[in-house]
Amino acid sequence: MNTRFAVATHILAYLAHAQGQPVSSEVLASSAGTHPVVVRRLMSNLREAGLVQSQRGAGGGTVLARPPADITLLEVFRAMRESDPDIFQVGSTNPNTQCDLGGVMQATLEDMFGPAIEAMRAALASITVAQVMQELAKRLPGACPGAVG
Amino acid sequence: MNTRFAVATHILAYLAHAQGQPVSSEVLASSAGTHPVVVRRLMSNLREAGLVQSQRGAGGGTVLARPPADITLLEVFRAMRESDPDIFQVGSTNPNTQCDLGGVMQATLEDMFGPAIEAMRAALASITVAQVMQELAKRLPGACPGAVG
DNA sequence: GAATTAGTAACAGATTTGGTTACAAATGTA
DNA sequence: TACATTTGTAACCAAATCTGTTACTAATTC
Repeated sequence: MNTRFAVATHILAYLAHAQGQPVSSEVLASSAGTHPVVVRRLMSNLREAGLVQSQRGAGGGTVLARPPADITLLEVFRAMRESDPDIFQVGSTNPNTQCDLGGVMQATLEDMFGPAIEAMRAALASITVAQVMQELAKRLPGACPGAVG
Repeated sequence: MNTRFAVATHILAYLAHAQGQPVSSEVLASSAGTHPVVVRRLMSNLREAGLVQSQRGAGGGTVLARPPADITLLEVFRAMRESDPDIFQVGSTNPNTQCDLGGVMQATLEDMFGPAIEAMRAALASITVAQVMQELAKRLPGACPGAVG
């Protein structure tokens, strides 16, 4: 999952840098050091989340669906976790014993984690893809010719 | 991992309620709805983290090593993740391409996540096992006879 | 010495993940 | 139209991980 998130952010930063020019999954995979199909799988999530748009056929590829300054890392994070209900969904314990401690424990932990989760959400929501791209540009002093890289 | 954390917190809350009386892995496993060996495995981590102490032999079991008000959920969380370096250690991408975007991306993301991680750590550190136990007690109006339960 | 309990290794089954191949569908171009 | 390109997706494999379980040793009490 950490890898998925890193690759997704990598991809979005690349697309932001491409400024509306479609980029193929092959190019993105090469930049991210993975397989094109892996990129397309991730892209499927990002597309459902409304972060990117793709076009098939020759000259096709993927572009950002919204301005990079409007896409937060929280959205990216969520896009990677569609299936899972939430980050800190505490796994259920004690499913079937006499007393319902398992359920109560789960509800209690979820409630007590509320502030922790909210804190992290807020922090993630304060970072945009545009900021990531800028920070990357700062750190890549022309090291990668012609790419974000 | 979510399950491990939930079970660990479950165990610690139980031990806090036991007030220094040793509790066997069998009792804890029964309460948490898992297997005694699973409990002992988790306990191994908690012991290394200095959160509990165990004693073998008849009448043995595990007790809290410190007052429950001094044990934070952040410590529990860390005890469950000894192996992993950190929660949001972003997986490395692009290990070996011409340009070092992978490494730069990883460093960048880690830096940008800093505030998010810190926010969550702070929130977790503000919750103690004693608070969890109290909250549990509130929600279990004698439902579980003689136990936390 | 017997009973009890933790500590730990080892294994099976389920789940997840990443990489890969394969192929259909869509799209641009000659 | 024919062909090349590119996405979308299914299917599969290998590796890793996690949970439950069995089995055994070590320690401790009675």
